[in-house]
Amino acid sequence: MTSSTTSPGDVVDDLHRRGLIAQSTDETELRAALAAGPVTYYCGFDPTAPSLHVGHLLQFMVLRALHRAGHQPIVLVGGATGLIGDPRPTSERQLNDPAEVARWVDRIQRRVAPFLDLPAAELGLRAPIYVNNLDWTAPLSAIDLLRDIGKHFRVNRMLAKEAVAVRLNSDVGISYTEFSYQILQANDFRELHQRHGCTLQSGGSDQWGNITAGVDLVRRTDGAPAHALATPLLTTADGKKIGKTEGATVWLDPELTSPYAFFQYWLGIDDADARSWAPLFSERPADEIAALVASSEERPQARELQRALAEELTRLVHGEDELAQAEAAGRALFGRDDLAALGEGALTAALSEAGAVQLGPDDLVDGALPSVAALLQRAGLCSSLSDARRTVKEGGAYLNNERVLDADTPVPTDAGLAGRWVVLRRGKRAVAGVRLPS
RNA sequence: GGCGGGUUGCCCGAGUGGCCAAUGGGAGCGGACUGUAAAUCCGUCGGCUUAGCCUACGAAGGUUCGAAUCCUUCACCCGCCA
Repeated sequence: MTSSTTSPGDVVDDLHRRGLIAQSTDETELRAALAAGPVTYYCGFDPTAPSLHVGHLLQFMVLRALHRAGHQPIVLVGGATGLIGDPRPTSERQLNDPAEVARWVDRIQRRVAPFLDLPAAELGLRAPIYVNNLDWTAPLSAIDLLRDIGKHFRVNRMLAKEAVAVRLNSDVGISYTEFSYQILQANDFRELHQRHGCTLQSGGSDQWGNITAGVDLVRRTDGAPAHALATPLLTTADGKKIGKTEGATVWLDPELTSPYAFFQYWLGIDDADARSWAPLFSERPADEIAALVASSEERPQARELQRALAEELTRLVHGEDELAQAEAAGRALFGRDDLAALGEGALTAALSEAGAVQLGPDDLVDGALPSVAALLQRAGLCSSLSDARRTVKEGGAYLNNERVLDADTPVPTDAGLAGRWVVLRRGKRAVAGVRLPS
């Protein structure tokens, strides 16, 4: 761990330095509250998929920074709010099946705990509290909701929230369901205030309206001061969302995005993004980050900054062992070394990180191996046979690092490297292994 | 409840009976150039047993030799009026 604990009050300076604060409620009050002693704070995540993704990671950087400064974190997973749907600017959300949302809640909670628990145990910090807002939202009757909570909301203020206003001004409009979302999130804050004395909520800037709705509700109903922090909305230098690659999301769950792919994602981000994101995502001291940024400007081809981020974040999300394997796999597959020179152990380790498929005797047709196109599809590098044929036609398919010219010829039986592995590649970066039947 | 407008491929958006698997842009993917970066240029971009066939233009029917395009019904969205 390169990180160290900060004092309870200085954490705001540290967050500012790292660019993690886009907006906050009255900062003087917030600083005073944080300096006065441990503050209980929370951040919520809605289960809209089986896993959180790289974009959510930023919230954990904030959670960790405050935690390290001695404050008490609460991580909320929105089992209730996930059933309702936070209004997106573009369109109404499709409602997800409650049983599925419940499964996602479980899965997310299990994955995310280590991000905070490890330092807690090592550094003697407060153990994080994990909650699910379904616990208090499900029992709430319509009458209770409307009498006890609804009465504190003015519709004109609700309409003014940006998330709502954008939708009202678009031709998709907004359902009453999504319109009500802010009430539920506000109620979460109040509930956590009452249960745990929580007085600070952090989240993404896009959540600002919901967060301040909660701040207002806590102040109004409990007469207590409440604070809020929002992180900037991160986009890549060319304006895209963070954490998308090859058309797919980079998930935090290793079953959805392998540690190898996760590591490669960070290694491949462009220079401009690496420089602007480094302070946000790295917990290294400011001078170390500055040195890395400087080296990235002088010797961009060394990719030191990308590598530092890849290492730090893969360690955080997947742990030390997975990091070591992801790095080794990258070296093996992207190294200049001849593939044929690699031993079976190295190949097996590298390919199982990158993605590997085992062929059985049934895959042989009259004793011949399947075609290159079939294997590309089988290995998940191409979505269909048509896609695979197209890729070959475009010159983007490689078998054991040699460009394939004919999609439909069977893979030669002598193509197997050590351990009967065949290395398939699509384009420059997408690699997968196929193990031939013996 | 009435009237009007809308629903096209991942997204935006053309197309108002055959020349439409559907113009154009964006995203994605591949190639060249590089540094596993960006920018740029070129190619590609529903599926398949790949020069042929299948499935597609909100859903279901209908008219026609032939429909994304015309008709009917339904669903959903937007706006105006009540």
